Amino acid sequence: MSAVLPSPARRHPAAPRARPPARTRPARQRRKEARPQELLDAALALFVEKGYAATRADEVARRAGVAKGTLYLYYPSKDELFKAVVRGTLASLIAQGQEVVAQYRGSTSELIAGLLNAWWERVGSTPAAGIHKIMLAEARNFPELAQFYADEVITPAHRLFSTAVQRGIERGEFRALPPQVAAQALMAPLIFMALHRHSLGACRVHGAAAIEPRALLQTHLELVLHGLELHAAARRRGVA
Amino acid sequence: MSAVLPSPARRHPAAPRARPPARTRPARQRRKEARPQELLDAALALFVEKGYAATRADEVARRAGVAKGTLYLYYPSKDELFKAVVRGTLASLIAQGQEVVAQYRGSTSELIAGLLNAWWERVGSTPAAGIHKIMLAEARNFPELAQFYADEVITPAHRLFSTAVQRGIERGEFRALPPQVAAQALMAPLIFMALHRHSLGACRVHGAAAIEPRALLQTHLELVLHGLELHAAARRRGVA
Amino acid sequence: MSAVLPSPARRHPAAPRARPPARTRPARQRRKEARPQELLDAALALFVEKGYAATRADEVARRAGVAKGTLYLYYPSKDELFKAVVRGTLASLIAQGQEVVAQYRGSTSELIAGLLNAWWERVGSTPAAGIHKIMLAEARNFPELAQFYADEVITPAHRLFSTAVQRGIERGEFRALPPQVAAQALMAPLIFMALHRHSLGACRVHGAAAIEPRALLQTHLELVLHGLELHAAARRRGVA
Amino acid sequence: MSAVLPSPARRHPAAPRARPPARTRPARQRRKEARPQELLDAALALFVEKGYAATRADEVARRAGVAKGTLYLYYPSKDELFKAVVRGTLASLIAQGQEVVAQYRGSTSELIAGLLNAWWERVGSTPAAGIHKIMLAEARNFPELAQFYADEVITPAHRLFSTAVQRGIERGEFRALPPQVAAQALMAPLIFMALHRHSLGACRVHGAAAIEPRALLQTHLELVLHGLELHAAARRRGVA
DNA sequence: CATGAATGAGACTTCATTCAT
DNA sequence: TATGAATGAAGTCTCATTCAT
Repeated sequence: MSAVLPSPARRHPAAPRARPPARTRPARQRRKEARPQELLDAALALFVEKGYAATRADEVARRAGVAKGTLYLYYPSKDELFKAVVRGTLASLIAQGQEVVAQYRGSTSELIAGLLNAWWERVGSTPAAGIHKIMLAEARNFPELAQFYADEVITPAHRLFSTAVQRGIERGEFRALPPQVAAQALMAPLIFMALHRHSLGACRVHGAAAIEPRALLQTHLELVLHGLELHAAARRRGVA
Repeated sequence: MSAVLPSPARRHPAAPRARPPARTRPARQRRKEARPQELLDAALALFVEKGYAATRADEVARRAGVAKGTLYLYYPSKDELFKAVVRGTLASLIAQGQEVVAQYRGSTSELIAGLLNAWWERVGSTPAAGIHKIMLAEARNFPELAQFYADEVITPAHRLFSTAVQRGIERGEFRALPPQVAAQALMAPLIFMALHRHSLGACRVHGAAAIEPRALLQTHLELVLHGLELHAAARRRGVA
Repeated sequence: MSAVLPSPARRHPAAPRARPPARTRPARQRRKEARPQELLDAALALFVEKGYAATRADEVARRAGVAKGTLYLYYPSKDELFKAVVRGTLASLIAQGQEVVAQYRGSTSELIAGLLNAWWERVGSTPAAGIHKIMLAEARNFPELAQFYADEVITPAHRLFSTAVQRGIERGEFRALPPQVAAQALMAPLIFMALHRHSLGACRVHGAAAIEPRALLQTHLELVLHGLELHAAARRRGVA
Repeated sequence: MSAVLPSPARRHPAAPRARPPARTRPARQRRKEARPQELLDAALALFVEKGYAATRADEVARRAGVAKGTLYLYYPSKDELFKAVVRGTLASLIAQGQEVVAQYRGSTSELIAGLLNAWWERVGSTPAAGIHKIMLAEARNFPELAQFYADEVITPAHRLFSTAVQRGIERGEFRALPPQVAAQALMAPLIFMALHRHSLGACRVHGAAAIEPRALLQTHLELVLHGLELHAAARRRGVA
């Protein structure tokens, strides 16, 4: 049961209702195991496209090829559906990233370049990135959703990148910048770019400056790694 | 800090509402000419807080101290109201920035540092930044608004920063990175930070990593200017 | 704001909605002062006829000659509407009864006969009596409504009749029966009768034994006053 | 106390569910013949607690330990289920009462005291009484159910008590009050009390005047038998 | 016999916009 | 100008009943 929105008023012990007409129905497909993922896919696509509030439950259902009521068989409310989407995309990826950092053996610049590239492959360039747009947009209207997102995504992701920067400093590869802040600086342009792909970039607004993701990613890496590294390291990499 | 743009005159030197009632004219008439701006202020605050779709017309009216119908006397619909808000905040600031770039005489690193600082003072740290959050969030649901925003804000702002980077390259201060892309890299963390102030940062979500704006701004400047500048320039600035 | 049902999920900051077509509407009647009572009348009639849960908000509105939304201009939720109905009927009548008991000067048998007759005139034989049916029926499904009803109706009404019996005992007119229990015995058949008028009695069920209210009331009074009074009093009244 | 009707055999001497699993037959088959009664028990409990409309089919099924579809194998619809519950409880008890009256040999006051006590034992204090609450509440929404209830319960029960009063008058024990009306007066407080046990009494509403059943029953008997009897009879009973 | 996934009408409530005053 | 009562489409969630397995 969700804590995000107050449970919707247990609306009513049922007004007397005429029995629904027993007409012929389309054959029901039995796909119990596939349904939850089909619904999550539909929900992800629509949440990303329209946002949380503007996504209608029965549109999610229809896109997954079921009736409105069926959605509620699997997810008891819209906000639980949203949480399931978040868990199935961002939250699980972050956990993987943490493993990578813990076990990495090479240089920290490579680790960070690898993480950012992987992030772009697996998040930034996929619909998953749209989730962040949603939270940015609607956090204030849905405070409990915001808390959920902070706990399951923001905080762990931030920890992930701080840890990587910290490693660079400890190993004498990076200048001693505050790792928390540097982590933000590392992620910001990527997230920013991902955000745009799912909003203004997705509208074919006439004449808006298009962002070319790979180009920005490379430029960004060049800038910030150059900025982070000690000169010796920079020289070794041959960047400058 | 912000020497680049002149500090703007406060639009409302004193809150008109606080004035003692004057006998000669009823308060309603005295405020008649202030109405449009009062409505825009109320609308800006609410749009930023709740987003476009979730802001209710009569809440805007109430906050401005008028009845719902009155709002419609000044702005014929919710989206015209929104456009008026955008014109009165972002669009006019961008025009000022363009003047500054055109007339600047110092080093490009200083120009850029000045622009970014000014942007933070006048946009990033004010409600105006929230407008960008709105567009990010709702562009796809309101294509006409998105087009308007692209034309009046995104495109000119992008041109502004590209021009500045271009200037640095042409004057031999910066390495020859693609100016369009570098412009994005310059702005991204600031915008990113501003976005957060109006969404997750505004909810007091327990435990979410707080972003300290000035720190990020400094770290960012240090990183990217260090990255942009030719070595000679870097050495001259004494950054690393 | 009501405490009976959890506020209905602040359902949603509004999905983007096409502006409603500006077609010609029927002339709006301006009857602000009359509206609340018109709505209460419609609500009372429907609640009594169908019960609380089965009464649909837009049926109340339609019966009062307004659109669904208008109802919510006056009463913020279905349960507040119900409470307003209760306050406007039962609760105010009970207060009147308390005055009568406090100021009565004649014999207690007469007082009680008067109260029961008045109750029948003002409650039992009017739609107000149907409210009790509703609570009986739906108390367990709407616990906070039940609490409201207990506080505003049941408890004061019970106190009213207990006080009257107590008076009879103190003045030596009645035998010393427990006044709380006797009060129940006094009211029960009347309420019972009133209940039936609004349920089985209202359906024209073929062949069900009809209850003739006045006859039952007289028989009841004869029985219970005869039973309550001391013999001397009974002889004086000449009942036996 | 209840010498009039024989105490009924408990329908379920032991809860079948508690039995240890038998190897020879799967539990499902062993319970097959018990299913209808288990469903009726579950339905009675839920109908009484929530009312007819508010009771959900799959809650009945779940409480009986079967799946939703199974319920429909035994009872083709919700209203047939309800009728089966009524037949299994009230209707059969009334038939027994009619036998008792026909064969009784003692005084009518004793017969009536016995009937009322028995009614309280077997109906008023059991869930069966809740059925009456349901009909009171929902008769108008379900006319077909109301007609069924009138035919199978109301009319026969009313005839039962009228016959008893009539007997008292014919035997010179009672004053010549109209028997139909007196019958109502006899039953009303008991039914009233039973109703409350299943509605407001079942909610633990703070401060509502509690009804103590035995006390009301005794007071009621004292009052109405005193009121019904001729003086000679009253004196003989030594009541007052 | 038994299951339980699926259906979809219908409940309550919100809010952009209109228009009589 | 200014008001605010009125409208009604649209959103989320429930549940009696069916039917493929």
